[in-house]
Order: sequence, then structure tokens, then C-alpha cells
Amino acid sequence: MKPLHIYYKLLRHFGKQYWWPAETRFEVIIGAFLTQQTNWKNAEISIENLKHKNLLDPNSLSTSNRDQVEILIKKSGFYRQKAKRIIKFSQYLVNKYGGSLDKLFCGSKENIRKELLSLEGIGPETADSILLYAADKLSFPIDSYTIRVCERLGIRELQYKKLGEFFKNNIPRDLEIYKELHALIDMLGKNYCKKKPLCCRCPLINECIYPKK
DNA sequence: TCCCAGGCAGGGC
DNA sequence: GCCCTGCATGGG
Repeated sequence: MKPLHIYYKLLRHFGKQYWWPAETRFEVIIGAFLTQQTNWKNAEISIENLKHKNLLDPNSLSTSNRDQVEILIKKSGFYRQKAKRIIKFSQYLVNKYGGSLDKLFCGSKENIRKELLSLEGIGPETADSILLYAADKLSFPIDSYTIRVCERLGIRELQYKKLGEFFKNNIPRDLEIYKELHALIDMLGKNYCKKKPLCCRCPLINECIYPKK
């Protein structure tokens, strides 16, 4: 079963997800930090808290008080690390690019990715999420849901890099499809593919695993 | 009570 | 290179 086939099945089943839910690209990035190993709803509350304090822009966040930020983002967990990291990211953006994401995103995808990965708190998944949803670059994020769903589908290459290549080689180079497919896989994983029990109750995924001949 | 949530960094080996 | 652990809160 090809990823594109799965994409259309999921799209029919769940409808469009319209990821990433955010008003600005900067908000996408901060959300990407905050949602790490955390339920999106709690990350969203933290985002709203920052927004209400007018801290959701590079200049304000870069000069904000860390104790205050820690309190505002507490609900999304790991709040000390995350407060430090989003403030540091903002400072980096302001100091190197005058706070302009256009300037940060103006180079090649590969170079932007390397630069993002060099920053504290940005690993492969967060870098690819930022590239796809904030920079509009064709980069497919592999998160725990993606790995879980691919396990169910019997896809062997489960390491981040190989799985990324797998998607890259099997879906059209289309931003809309990249964005929606990642979101749809998360929707599927979130609802139907919990780690336990191992047997999957979702008819859709079962059909993917055992396609009709 | 236990497990999990849209990971990452740092250490050991 | 892979594997383990700390990071922290909230919901089911």
C-alpha cells in the first residue's frame, strides 16, 4: 500500500486537518517547541497565555523574563527547559536576523535545516515541522505517531532518516499533501493506534494492513 | 495507579 | 552508531 493511497483514504475518512493551527509563522515555531512530548491542547493553552501577554513575537519574547514565561507555559510540561529554549531561539532570531523569519528562511532547505538543528531544543522532528509548516519547505516530519502507524503497516524502515526517505520517495512533491498527510497520520495514530493493545481497532488501518485483493 | 502526550540533550557503551 | 535517563504537567 502506497502512502499516497493511504493519504486519500485518510482524507476521505477524517477530512482536511488544516495544520498548523496558528496565526503567524513565529507562533508555529513556538508551538513546535511547546508541544514536544506534550498534548497539543496543553501547548495551545500556553500559546494563548503568551499571546495575552503580548509575548508571541521575537522581540518581546527575546527580552522577556524567564520566570514569567515559565509560569505562562507551565501547562505544557518541561516548562523550565522550554522557557529557556523559546527565549534563546527568539534571541538568536533577533540578534542574527533582526527578528525576521524571511531572512532565516531565505537559504536552501538543507542549510536552514542544519541551522535549526544547531539550536538548543530543536531536533529532527521539530526542525522538519518548522520547515514544513513555518517555512513552506518540502520536509516530512516523522513523529512517534508516524512511526507507530508505519509499524502497523509493516513498513520496515522505522528509523527517522529512512522513514523520511520513504515518504519523500513515495508521495508527490506537493506542500499541501505533505502538510495534510502528516496531520492525518497523527489523527489516526492519536485515535486508533495506541501502543497497547497491539491489535488495532481502526477499520481503516486494518484495511491498510490487510488490503483487499 | 499507571500510561501517555505532535522530543530533545547528554551520557555511557 | 544505539540505548537510557531526566525533563514536568495534565488527562484518561
